[in-house]
Amino acid sequence: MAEVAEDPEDISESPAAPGSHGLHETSSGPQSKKRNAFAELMAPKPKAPKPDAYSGRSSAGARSPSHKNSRGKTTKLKWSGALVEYIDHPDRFPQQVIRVTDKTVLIRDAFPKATVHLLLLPRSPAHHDLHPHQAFEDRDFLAMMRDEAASAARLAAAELKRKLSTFSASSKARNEAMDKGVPFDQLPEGRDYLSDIRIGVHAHPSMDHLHVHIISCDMHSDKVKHRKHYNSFNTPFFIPLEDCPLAEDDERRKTSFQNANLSKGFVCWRCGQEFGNKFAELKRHLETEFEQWKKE
Amino acid sequence: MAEVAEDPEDISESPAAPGSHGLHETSSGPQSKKRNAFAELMAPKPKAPKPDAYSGRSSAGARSPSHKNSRGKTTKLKWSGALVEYIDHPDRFPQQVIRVTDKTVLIRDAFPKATVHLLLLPRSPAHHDLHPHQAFEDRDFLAMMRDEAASAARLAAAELKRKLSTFSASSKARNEAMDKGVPFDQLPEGRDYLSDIRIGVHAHPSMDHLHVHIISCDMHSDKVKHRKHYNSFNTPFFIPLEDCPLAEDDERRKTSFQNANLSKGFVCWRCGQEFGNKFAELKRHLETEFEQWKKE
DNA sequence: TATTCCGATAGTGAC
DNA sequence: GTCACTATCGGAATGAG
Repeated sequence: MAEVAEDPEDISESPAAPGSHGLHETSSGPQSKKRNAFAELMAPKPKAPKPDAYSGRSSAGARSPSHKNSRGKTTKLKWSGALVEYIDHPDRFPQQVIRVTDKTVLIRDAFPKATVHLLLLPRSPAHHDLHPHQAFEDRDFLAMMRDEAASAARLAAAELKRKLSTFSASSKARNEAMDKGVPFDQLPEGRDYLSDIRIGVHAHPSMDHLHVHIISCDMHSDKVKHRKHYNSFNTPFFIPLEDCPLAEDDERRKTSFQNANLSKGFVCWRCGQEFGNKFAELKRHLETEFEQWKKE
Repeated sequence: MAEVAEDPEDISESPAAPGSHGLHETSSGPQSKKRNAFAELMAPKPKAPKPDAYSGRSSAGARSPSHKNSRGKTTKLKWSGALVEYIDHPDRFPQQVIRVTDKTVLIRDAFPKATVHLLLLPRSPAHHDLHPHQAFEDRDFLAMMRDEAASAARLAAAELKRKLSTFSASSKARNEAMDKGVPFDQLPEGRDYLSDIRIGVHAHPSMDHLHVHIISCDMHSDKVKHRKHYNSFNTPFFIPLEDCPLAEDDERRKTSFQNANLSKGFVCWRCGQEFGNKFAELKRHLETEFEQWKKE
């Protein structure tokens, strides 16, 4: 089991104060002002007054991903292609982008399915349009992504700690011991947040561009609204990065296997309880599990 | 086409003031005070605070049809058997019961599917448990029911007139001519409300006891909430009393025909427009048709 | 082809 | 296996001092 001994970089979610963390490689400058150009595109739509049919335009709805081309015409973007915007223009999304390197961009998932949910995006055009099964056959690329993902997971664990430690019994024990001056090597372990972070890809990603999920295991999110939201992370449809590249004959390559998993009955990630097709019951159960899990 | 030349008995809906119309054969007396015993049973449940699981009892919910037997034990009644209460104890339901004779009880449908919606219930135990197809093979019984239904339809037409005449162009024309002293035989016709009243039974009734619907054609009611609510009155599933008794080989006797009609796409009763399975669109359309129809 | 509540499912639109 | 909205479809309960 890996441990989180150090206290890694903070990735607080507060609105990006200019230069607050200084992790961006690309410059921002005046673009900071129009940072919402795409960020808001994918954000949940604010509750708007019910649109009377044929009434005027809505006031504050989210926009679908579009941009003006060189002649000023508006062009539709495929929704499944949206991630490339983060790859090509990470500076435009200071609130979403956590870290940028030559090779990767690390962002927050716009619709997080758990308490912490990040996406690691490779920037290499030679790889980022490939299906993960194919891209990860490049062992150098895979090694790079594993390193970056491991780093991202430490960030995620730190974020998780920031969000949960006030509830955590084991964190509290360690902190109290520390306050009492207990020598470092005699401190209780404290909570291993990294062990609750999972790294992997979907067997059949819905977004065109290669992305690795770095996600806490709790599935506690109001963005978990459908069967596939849950099952894509809690069945073999979720492929740990460690399993990559998949063997040629791995059943997870088969569409039938993927569909079968996505349509399975629900099983609690923590206690294994089955909920059949009763999504609402699962959701209520996840609430209670979350309350317990927080306190570990 | 039948006409409504006279102004038949009023059947106003206001809470039954004792003796206000004097149509009841059976006495009321002290029972008027406990008249809600069954009336409220079938009434829509008032909005109650969302019941938190395992929270206390709800405050004012409707009750299901039950009664105490001789030993004071509560007995569940089948929901489909509820109409017999009106037949056996019409005096208990002064608000619902419009007219009582030796042979029939005329009531308001507890969940009216149109502006006017009455039910004619035969009291004869020899008939009221039979399927309509069988009961109406007794020609004397059928003749009696037709007479009673025709009378009920005149009441319904009068009720419809009471509700609509303030909107009706043809009623207005007739009234204005009358005010001007136009001779009776030269008055414009006025609106024929009776022609908008339909009399019939369902091909397969859901309630156990024989009942004939006397219903205005508009289907304008917030109690029309489901496909079958609409289609049971607007497909051959609805059998005009004139068609009774059905021939031995009439297709409307076949369950498959009945089911096929109940699951048909929606067709506007007035303009014939089709709405497929889009119930909500049908409902919106019915609103606009009602506005037009009122003004005829 | 009782009503009602709740919830699962299905189709659509997004510039 | 985008999200969010609307609407359709499906089961279960329906009592009670």
